[in-house]
Amino acid sequence: MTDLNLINDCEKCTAGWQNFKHLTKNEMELLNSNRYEAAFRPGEVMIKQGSPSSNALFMATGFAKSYIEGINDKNLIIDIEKPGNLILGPGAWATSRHNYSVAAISPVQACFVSTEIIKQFSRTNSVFAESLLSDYCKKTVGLHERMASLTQKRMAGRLADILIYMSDDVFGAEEYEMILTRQELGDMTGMAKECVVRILREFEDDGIIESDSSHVRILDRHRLHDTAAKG
Amino acid sequence: MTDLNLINDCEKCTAGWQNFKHLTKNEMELLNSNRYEAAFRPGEVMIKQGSPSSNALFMATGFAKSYIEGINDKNLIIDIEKPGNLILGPGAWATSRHNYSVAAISPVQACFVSTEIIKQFSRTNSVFAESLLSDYCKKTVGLHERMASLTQKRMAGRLADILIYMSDDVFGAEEYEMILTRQELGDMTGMAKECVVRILREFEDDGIIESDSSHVRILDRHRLHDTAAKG
DNA sequence: TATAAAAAATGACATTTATCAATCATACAG
DNA sequence: CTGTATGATTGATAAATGTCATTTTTTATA
Repeated sequence: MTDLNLINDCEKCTAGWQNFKHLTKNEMELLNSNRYEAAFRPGEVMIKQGSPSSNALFMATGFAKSYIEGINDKNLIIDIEKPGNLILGPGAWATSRHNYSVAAISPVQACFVSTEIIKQFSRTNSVFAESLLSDYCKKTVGLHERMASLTQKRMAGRLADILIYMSDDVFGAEEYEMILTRQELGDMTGMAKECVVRILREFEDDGIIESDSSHVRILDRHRLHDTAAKG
Repeated sequence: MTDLNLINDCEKCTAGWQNFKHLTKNEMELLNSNRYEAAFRPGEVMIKQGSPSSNALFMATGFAKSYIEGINDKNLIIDIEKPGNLILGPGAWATSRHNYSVAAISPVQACFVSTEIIKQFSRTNSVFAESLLSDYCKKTVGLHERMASLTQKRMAGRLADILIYMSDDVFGAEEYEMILTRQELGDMTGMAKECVVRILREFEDDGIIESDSSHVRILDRHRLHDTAAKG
């Protein structure tokens, strides 16, 4: 982990996180003067599950995975973090511990921001507080959907869900770099990596996607949605 | 659904929901004069997934299940609601729709409370707002754990988790009425009802629990925890 | 470029879980 | 008390998924 100072001003870089727009000029300055930049290489752990949630992490560039470290060295990836995201899990408001880990997938530039400052903002700025709550709630609604997907769909449906998620929410494109390994796709869908390989192959054989190991292109979005919906 | 007016004052009955204690006298009065009581019989739907989240529901007596209506008529039970709970899902702050349904398990008395009033409180009373956020976050931390359980454990581990949950969080006792049917236990653990039967039988054969169809008693909490931990 | 390491892919097989069909138990209405 | 409906239980079987061993491909590094 190298310490570089490449980002000069929150104003410019934080455009991505909607909630910062509710901060006053003073609050914004406080934020800007209390952040600490860091660069992470792929694979590096940025936040460790169980550690005190004294800092939030703002994603400036790159991609990271948020994952719960479960039993038997199994992980469950709950989110892909992209530029503009503020990473401050619910643990901060519940147990003062991070309840999941975050690791860089690609080279990442990020800023540490004191959790206490965020909490201050939410106490003194009720518009910020409401949109923060709204943010958490949107995530929870998404979590509920993921949970239903994971418990009620078979492998093909679950994997289709994730391919669509990557296309719609992470990259906003029909064609994208598959930044996750097969193992990681398995960690997102609750399946073994071998099964991921097999089902991706099936999708390709059926002409639903085009894919080599590091690249995905959705050819037949309609049938992919169908597969996801049918389970 | 019968309309009775059996509860006279929030002050007494709402003891259960911690957050109401952060309200001022005025706010409490506003709440008390804007609630509408209702009684539900077992099986009745109290809140319907997808409907506008214009009202929250406060549980006075009885038990209910919160569940996501998924695909192929499958449900995923996400919570057991008990007296003292305020039921206002994250949908209220995300899409203004209830994102899950709630149905009575036993006879239930409950009060409808306008969502708008709750939102008002959280705008004007920052202590209330913070504890509300904290509540949602605690639930989310729990959700993450459930998700890991559901994806990484085999049936015995998942069912053990639920038996422990019922004992610790719902009834606070080693021995309790099994208010859920085998089907519903399946809906909580992502397994078929027949499998629930089989595994309960195994637990009983192993001397971990004692159980008839409507009653559970934990005999060997240690081994039950073991089963839950091992997956 | 050569080499090592990591990830992907494949096939055979074992295990887990769901489904189906039937029977049994229980509670409730008449 | 008796029939009926619902839930619980059981056993047989099928389907889904995981594991293991091995090979191939890709990526990273010297």
